[in-house]
Amino acid sequence: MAGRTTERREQALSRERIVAAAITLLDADGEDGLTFRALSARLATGPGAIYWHVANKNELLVAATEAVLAGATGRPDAADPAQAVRAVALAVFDAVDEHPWAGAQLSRAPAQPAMRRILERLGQQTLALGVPAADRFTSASALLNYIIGSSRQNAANARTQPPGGDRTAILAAEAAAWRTLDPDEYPFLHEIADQLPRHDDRAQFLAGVDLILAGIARLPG
Amino acid sequence: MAGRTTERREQALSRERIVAAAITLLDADGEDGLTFRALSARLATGPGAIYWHVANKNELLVAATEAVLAGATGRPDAADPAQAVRAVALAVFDAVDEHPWAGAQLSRAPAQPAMRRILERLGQQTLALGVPAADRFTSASALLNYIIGSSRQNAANARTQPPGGDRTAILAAEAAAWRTLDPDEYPFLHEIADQLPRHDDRAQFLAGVDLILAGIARLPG
DNA sequence: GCACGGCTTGGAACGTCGTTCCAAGCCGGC
DNA sequence: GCCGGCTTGGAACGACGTTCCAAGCCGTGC
Repeated sequence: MAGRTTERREQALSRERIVAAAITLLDADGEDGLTFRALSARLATGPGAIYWHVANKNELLVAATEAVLAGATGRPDAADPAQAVRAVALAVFDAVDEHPWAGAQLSRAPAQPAMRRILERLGQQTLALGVPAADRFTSASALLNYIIGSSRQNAANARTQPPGGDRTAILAAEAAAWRTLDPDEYPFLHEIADQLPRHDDRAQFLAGVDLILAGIARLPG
Repeated sequence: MAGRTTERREQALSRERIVAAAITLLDADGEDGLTFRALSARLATGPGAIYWHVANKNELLVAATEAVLAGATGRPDAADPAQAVRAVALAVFDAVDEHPWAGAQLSRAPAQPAMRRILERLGQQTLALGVPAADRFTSASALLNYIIGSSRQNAANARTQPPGGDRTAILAAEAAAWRTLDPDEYPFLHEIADQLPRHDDRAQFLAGVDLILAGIARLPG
């Protein structure tokens, strides 16, 4: 270990390369997997070099979230505005399902570009749906909050279970916990305990979108 | 500083006192305010003593969230089931608004007792609303996800601004940012930019609940 | 009245994190 | 060919969650 070898790396450090590496780490080991030390190791450099391109860890998270959700806000390209809303909703749901850390980040900091684009897409569809001007902001916000909230919650649930396919086992355990509760105090949980282990998260999410769409359709009268 | 003075404290350390102190710290300085060192100082003890009563920081957060949301899931005591749903929704919204860290915690870990109670209350009202059995789980879940997601998002927004009353200033800045976007790509954000600084978060949240309730009312046909 | 032993305390220490600092190396322009 | 700004990356700082353990307190059995 004599002299420092700072010869120009064959691929220079850049913001894009750093964000890409961060996404790899986040996908592999979750939110705790993103560390400036792990990032340094993967990029074969030191923490200081990374700080030259990125202000801090939060900026890195925002950039990674933005990159991951960029695809989810493409053109609506559906004739039916209700179908366009469903398409946006599912795109966000699937993106967050694949990158749970992005969902957490989305609901942590407000006014992110990705959020603006989603709200814009939803708002455009409320116009196409014939929602009165006075109700468009509220309708689009309700859709946005439901979509982000449900996607995040679903991702948080999925993160609880190890990568193995024992989703059913975990849900069965939760259903069993429900059945041990006092039936007089928790009649509803007892009623739906059977449905819990075999319900489809994605379909249920979409059904919720349809509930809001049905409520919106009722607006003008 | 001679001998150790471990004389029995006038009020013994206990799980309840620890959780209460944790809530104080969380309310004062946000999520980062809860530290085992700060907690030790406030309780005039050391970190080790706290670990005797509490397994780890996460358990402490769960207990604090549970304590703070206990009041939000009281008896529905409203004749109209729709009004009961609104009451539960507003109780959660207000509790999370007052304790933003609780909202973050709620959507982090699934299967918390508070979540079960809220889902139970909502489910009971779907029964009273005459929702068909096959749709109750989905309806209650949609309400739950919307309520938690919106409350959390609202709290995250509120946390951005300093305690001073410049909420309007921040929203005005965001509206200004919207107006700098390309009007062809973001027509909706331009349209609603005027409404942003003067809209009522709580009223808009409630309007979203009503949208879902309207959708639910349409279910049987 | 006194020793014993489990319950409780709280300070010290470990490893890791985000972040800052800075000496050193590289390279384009004079 | 040297100079000065752009980059690099290793060392160090302070704070965190957590673990460990010596010490003190107090109820129990004699």
